[in-house]
Amino acid sequence: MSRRGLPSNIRFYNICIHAFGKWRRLDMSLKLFAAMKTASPPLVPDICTHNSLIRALVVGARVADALVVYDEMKSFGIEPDVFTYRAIVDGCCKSFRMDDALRLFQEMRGSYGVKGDVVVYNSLLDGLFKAKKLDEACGFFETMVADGIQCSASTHNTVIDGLFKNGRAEAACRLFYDLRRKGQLLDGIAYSIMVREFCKEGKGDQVAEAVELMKEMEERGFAVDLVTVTSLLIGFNKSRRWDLEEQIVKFIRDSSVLPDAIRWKSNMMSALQGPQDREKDGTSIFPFDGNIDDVMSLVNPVVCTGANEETPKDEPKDDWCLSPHLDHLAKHADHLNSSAIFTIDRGQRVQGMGAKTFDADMVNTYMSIFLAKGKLSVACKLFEIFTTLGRKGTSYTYNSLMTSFVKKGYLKQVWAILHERGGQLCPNDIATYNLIIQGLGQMGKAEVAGSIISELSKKGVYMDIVMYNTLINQLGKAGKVDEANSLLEQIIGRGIKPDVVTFNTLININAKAGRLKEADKYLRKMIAEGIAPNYATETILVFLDKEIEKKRQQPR
DNA sequence: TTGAGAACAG
Repeated sequence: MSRRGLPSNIRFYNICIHAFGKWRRLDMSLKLFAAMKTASPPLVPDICTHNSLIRALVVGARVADALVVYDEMKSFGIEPDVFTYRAIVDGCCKSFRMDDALRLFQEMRGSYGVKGDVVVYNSLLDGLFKAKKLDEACGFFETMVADGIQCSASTHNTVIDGLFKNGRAEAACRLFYDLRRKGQLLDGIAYSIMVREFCKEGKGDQVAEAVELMKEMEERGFAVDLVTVTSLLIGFNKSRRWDLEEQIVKFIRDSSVLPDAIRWKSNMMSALQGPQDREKDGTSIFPFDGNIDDVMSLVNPVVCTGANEETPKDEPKDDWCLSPHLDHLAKHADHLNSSAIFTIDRGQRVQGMGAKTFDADMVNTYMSIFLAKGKLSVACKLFEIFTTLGRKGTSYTYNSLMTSFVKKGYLKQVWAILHERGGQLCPNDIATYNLIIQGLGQMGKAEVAGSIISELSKKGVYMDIVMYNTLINQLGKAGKVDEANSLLEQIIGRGIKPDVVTFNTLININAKAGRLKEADKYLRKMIAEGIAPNYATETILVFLDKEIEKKRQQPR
């Protein structure tokens, strides 16, 4: 085939680079970038090209590279615009680089005089809340208003969620009910957040309240979607309020949730298909009428068979090299995809397929999918929820799942990771990865988990607090309490705020190791940080008290 | 640009 059919204009390349970035094919985006050089006539990357590449790097969890490209782009005289900032600020926030994010934000307002839009502001706001910088987040919200930015529903959702997750439940509720009363800028996601909160503790009356909210959602025309239903199911499970089950089953049966559930299933299915089907992913949804093969040939050029009316081979190249760093990345494009173990985004959504019933068959499907992905605890939870929901006929039992699948499912993934064969199994979900780390711990391989994490951290892969908490716990259980303790500084050094679980874990492992002074130190530190204890803290403190008492009774 | 599902005790 020839490359003749391909449009050789910048817009075409930009759209392709953008699309491949979205599909997590950073390698393709970079190859297309490199191919612009050899196009005939050669194309000079513009602001859109750079924006698309920065976004692709961010999606591929290469935020550090994105920052370099951003700097280079400026130094070549291309002025960043609001899309640049949307991408790069979002990337920094999602990887806890809040200092970078704020610096870029100031740069945007200052030297480049770009008027940021509500998206950029929301991104920063969310980042601050997620980094547990409550005061700064509230301050930033004021800045936003002062800058004359019109709040959106997402802004409010971000604030409501952020307040809840930073221990300000009353404030969050006040905001929600206020907005509800005024009937403005409130969408289904706000309801979903409220439902989650009501279900979280598993207190019966609160869960009942959540059901009422769900009904109101429905009445107002907001979709009661799978996320909301999942929260509710978990609430039912915790509270044992299966009397409420009737209502939700009804909703599942005849509301808009069903298509969502199916979409979720097909999403998981396609995630399971494995890397060998990735090429196909590109073909089936490629948005052009043109032939995908033409694009592929552009990426992996083949010798033209037909007449050679256009031979750009001796064209003077490299005169326009606007980004040495991008060139460098493009040369190693193949390597890039496998090294990005997981990405910044959460699970990707895939379009739904035909209608099916929400029955035992589907339950089994869910189970096998989660088990195959190594999500054992999710599988167990779902199993519990669905069986209690009353659909008869799953032949699985809790215990046999535990024993038979953990080893098979888990070890396979652990093996793949250990051998750095990202291609074999590519968990691009951080929760999956956390489960692998957890599995390693159960196998008594805390050091392996530790070295994997430090390896990842060297590569600049972003890690969240859950992953650190898991590792701290494992090191503690393996008797490496000093190493565990030292992780706290590492966490803080990365701009991540330790949370209640971090401190619970630290107190617990130190107490268990007989280091009562250390345990006490962490308890004080937790209080000093203004972190509220939770139900687990209580149990741990009871243990700590007993240990202290023991020590007192047998002095020396 | 926002919401679940992963981590701490027993």
